[in-house]
Amino acid sequence: MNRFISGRRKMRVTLKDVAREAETSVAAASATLSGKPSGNMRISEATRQRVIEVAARLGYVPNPIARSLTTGRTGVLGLVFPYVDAFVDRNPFCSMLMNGVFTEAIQDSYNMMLYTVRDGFWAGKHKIDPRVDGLVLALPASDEPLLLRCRESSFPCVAIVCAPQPDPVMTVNADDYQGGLLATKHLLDLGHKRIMMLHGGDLVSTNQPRLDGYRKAMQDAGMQVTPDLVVRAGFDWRPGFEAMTTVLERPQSEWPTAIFAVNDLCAAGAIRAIKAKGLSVPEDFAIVGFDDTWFSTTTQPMLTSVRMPIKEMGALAARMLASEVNGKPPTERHPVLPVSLTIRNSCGASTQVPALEFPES
Amino acid sequence: MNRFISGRRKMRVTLKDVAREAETSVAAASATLSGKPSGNMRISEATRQRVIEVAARLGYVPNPIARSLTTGRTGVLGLVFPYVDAFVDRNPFCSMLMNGVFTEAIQDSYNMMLYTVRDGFWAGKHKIDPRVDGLVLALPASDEPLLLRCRESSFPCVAIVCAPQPDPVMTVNADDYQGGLLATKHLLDLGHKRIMMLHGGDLVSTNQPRLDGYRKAMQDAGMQVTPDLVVRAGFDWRPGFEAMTTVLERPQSEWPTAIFAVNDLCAAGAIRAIKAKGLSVPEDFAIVGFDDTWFSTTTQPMLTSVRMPIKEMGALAARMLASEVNGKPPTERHPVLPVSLTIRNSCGASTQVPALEFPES
DNA sequence: GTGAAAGCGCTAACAG
DNA sequence: CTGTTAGCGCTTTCAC
Repeated sequence: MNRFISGRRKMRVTLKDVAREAETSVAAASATLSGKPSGNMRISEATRQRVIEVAARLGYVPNPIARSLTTGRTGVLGLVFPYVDAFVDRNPFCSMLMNGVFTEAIQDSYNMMLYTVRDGFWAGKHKIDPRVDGLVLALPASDEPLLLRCRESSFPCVAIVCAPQPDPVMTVNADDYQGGLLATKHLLDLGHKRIMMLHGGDLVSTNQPRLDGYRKAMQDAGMQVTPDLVVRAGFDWRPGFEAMTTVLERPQSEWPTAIFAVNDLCAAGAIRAIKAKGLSVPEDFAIVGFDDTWFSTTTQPMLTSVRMPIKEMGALAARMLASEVNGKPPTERHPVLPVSLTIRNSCGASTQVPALEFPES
Repeated sequence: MNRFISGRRKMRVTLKDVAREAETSVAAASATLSGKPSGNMRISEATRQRVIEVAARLGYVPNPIARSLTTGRTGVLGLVFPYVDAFVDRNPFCSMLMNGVFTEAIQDSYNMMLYTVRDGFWAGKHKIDPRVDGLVLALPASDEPLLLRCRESSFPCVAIVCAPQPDPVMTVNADDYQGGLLATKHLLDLGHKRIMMLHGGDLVSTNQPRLDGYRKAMQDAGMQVTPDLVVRAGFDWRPGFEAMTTVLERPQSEWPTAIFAVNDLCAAGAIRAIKAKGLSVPEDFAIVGFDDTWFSTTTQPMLTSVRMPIKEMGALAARMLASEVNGKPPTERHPVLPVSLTIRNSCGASTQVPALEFPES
């Protein structure tokens, strides 16, 4: 009997079993079953059939661990996620990104290992895990040790929503600059002059281009961006709330009339602050967010927001990584995906959105 | 030079390198570094130090693949998720569950492999992957082939939000029955008599106990549950919308005055249908949902909902699995976690919720 | 055409 | 107390 217990795991049928049963060599069995007649090795149709039949009969499943040890490939891609609790639970951004990465990875027959990172357990602590062939890094900062480590050792990886990286690191980004431009222009077009930006701080790569886009639009319109118009908030709800609360403590004459928030959660926080003061959106303040996930439809009023193709970005990243790992490096190694503006009710512009909307993703 | 290219991956420092450099045997090096003086093997403090020093100097990192091959253990847990696109993106249930599982797994120094399953690629296609030591199965149905396969081969696994399973499969559930009871009683207490349940269909395990709880509460209150009060909807937004729309096409005299929806998404759909008819909640219909994630706070009005400790359930599942895998089988193999009722504005009951609420998870 | 043999990097027996 | 040896299951030269 060739099934026995080792440790606490039932041993499965091995290639040796198949070879013995099919009265041939392990090598031949391997060659047939892995489909690649390696080297100058050809298998006669007779043994081929026998091996295949026996393998099926015995229920042989190759052991990916053993295979990895010899081939140096695992067929697994890693996804590194730095985001924590509340942020993940509430921001569809994360699940949409994951969704994209996974959908594509499955298509390319890759499995996914997920590395999340939380308080006190940052990516810096992560070593490159040889159990994955490559990594998708959704790290917001471009100086993460893990990212640097990948670069140094030329480990296949693609950084997503992260500042441009030197080769061989690939990147996938949305056109944040254009997004900032679009958002601000929209507010400008509606006649606003004092437009404030609630930004996310310089630890997150996507912040700067959005801010640059904002500045450019303002400048093009001949508006001056005084320091009081650029207020530090963050990419989550609470910092948006707190920053806006602070702004509303200024004399009313110094208030902006419109706000461009660095993302939707931040915008939602700002809206809460505004409501808490007994004021309202869009009557007292117009506000534009960024991301345009279905979250944007849950606020009151629903958010006008810059749309990023999040799921597509995840899928693209996975596809690029799979190509790289398979030795077909993608030609476009730093794609920047286009953004657009979804107009809802938070700016007072006439809406394009049907009254009854089921966000599909 | 012991670093060279094999295939396309830079070979890392191996144990052999360390042993040679430290002038000792591979076995000794292994024993020191893995911390377990295996068998009757003890290492002299001298070589111990030397090995450790050399390992550090060479930047030795053990290869988990090789280790797995010999030990039969991988240090990886798998999470199987059947849910698809829109549902995942919009329902915090999924990310909260993941969050719980991951947080706990990390604490126990396990890595996580994620298997998602989507249209045309069901769990039935999954083989048990020997690269994981155990599986958390978030499969809603109890007859999933993968689940059966685990049971047959005694592969360590815990099914979450799934009907009770025969040993050795472990399960983690919320008290759905009690939830149905609580929700319905709340509506009863508010004076409702015609209470309808929008249920999710019998393909999902949690549906039945919720329905049973509903029936029991009605029965205890002396209300008759006529067939027209039990309407098939689903666990997503659209089926809730469609089912409610159908109900509203009945003569008004046959309308319910209150609704218990099988989950929050379903409830939200129902609310949309009600609004689409020009009616409102809670004035025309009281409605209770199930899950009580922060999603419940995004509807208008905010949902009264049965709270499940979702994240805790995920964490518990991971912890139980880790124990099992480590040879310390948990004594409680089928925990049922308590639920409670969070009262908001969808039933017209006086609310307990602060006006300005930042859901933390 | 085919099979024997040498590893991949590590651990766990077993002698010394 | 230590080192030698034998695999884990698979792929891949390389002789036959």
